[in-house]
Amino acid sequence: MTELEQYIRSYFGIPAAELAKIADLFRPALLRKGDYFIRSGGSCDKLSFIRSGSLRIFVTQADKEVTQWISTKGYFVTDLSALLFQTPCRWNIQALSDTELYTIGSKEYREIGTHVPQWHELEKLFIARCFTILEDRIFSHLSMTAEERYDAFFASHKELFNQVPLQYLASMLGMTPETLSRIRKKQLP
Amino acid sequence: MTELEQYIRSYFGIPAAELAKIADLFRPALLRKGDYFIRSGGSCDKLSFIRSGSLRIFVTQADKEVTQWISTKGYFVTDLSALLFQTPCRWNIQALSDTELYTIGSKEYREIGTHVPQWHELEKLFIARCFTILEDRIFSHLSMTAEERYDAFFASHKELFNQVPLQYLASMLGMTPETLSRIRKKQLP
DNA sequence: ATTTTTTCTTGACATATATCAAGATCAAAG
DNA sequence: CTTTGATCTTGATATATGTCAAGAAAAAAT
Repeated sequence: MTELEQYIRSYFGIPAAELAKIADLFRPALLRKGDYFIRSGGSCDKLSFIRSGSLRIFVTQADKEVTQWISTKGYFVTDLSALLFQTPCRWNIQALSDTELYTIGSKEYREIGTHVPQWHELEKLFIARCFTILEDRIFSHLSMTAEERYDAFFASHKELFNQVPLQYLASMLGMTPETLSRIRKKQLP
Repeated sequence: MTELEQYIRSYFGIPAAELAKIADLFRPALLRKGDYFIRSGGSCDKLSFIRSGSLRIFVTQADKEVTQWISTKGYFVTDLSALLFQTPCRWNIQALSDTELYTIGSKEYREIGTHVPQWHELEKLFIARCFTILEDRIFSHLSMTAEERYDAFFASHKELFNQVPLQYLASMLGMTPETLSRIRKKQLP
């Protein structure tokens, strides 16, 4: 079983027989550091799986950029609403480092449902799980201090902190780089 | 067409023929002010549509309560992850006023897919739309001040402000009741 | 290796928002 | 209507976090 098939199975719980059918629709692709996967306002006609590297999802606002999320190995990446509803992209997505992807175009993506009958249901469950993660994230902003958000995120994503510029992690945690730097200093032994 | 059917159609874009099948699975129910729809840690074996009234979704934490959302007329209400994955409820949901619901049990809910072939796909799209709303909400915490969050929310949910205690709205906007009160005072003509 | 650019840290200071406490309003219950 | 409890407002004060600026460190380019 390929790496991609294993990930798809782990996320969607698809029987082996149908796994291959889906995985075959994906094609390898490469993004160089700094390349854009999609641009805000443009269209999003693809869904990709990250084999290696990292992508930053962000919005440019007035003068400053706000990082919404950082995706790495093992994540799927797309602009969900743009892909499903064929609306303009709401985010920029840019490679923070050279990144290997497996990509499926929106046309083939729409055909998955015809190849694999349970697809829509499995995908529904997948999106619902992502929904739950966002609920938790909102909750973290309603009830935690900057330091608590950092602690919680660091506990589950330690690896990101020596892979990605801290300023972007600060932004996606809802604090300034200076505040993140002070929190980390305070926590040194 | 009943009120419920109209709402289902507007959310899911379901053809009239199948609308009735789905709507028939819902039963009227009533919650009195203060009654719990579900309790954190319990099970969630239902999905309801709010015909009138209002429900508060919240978590009790250490000493304080955090309001995650307030649902009113026209919303569906459930604990999505508890319903789909049969896990314990993550939230409390309590009636803020007498509330009329149309309710479907989890057993009948799971059968919708067999009655209506496109159901899972339509529900996927519905959940994806909710996902997008949560993305925006996270964004509001990453990039806006308390006052800006208030302005944005007030612009789209004015009616809530004379229906629901302000302390709960403050909590779901991520600020204290005092801060909300001061923001509102400042904005008086 | 050296230079240049980007990122990170640190301090001084500013500001938004929280906390605490008291009184004022409003709504529910008798 | 009157009373009781909940909710909202307001002021004084505390605190977390932001802003600005400069230098240090790290990474990228030459």
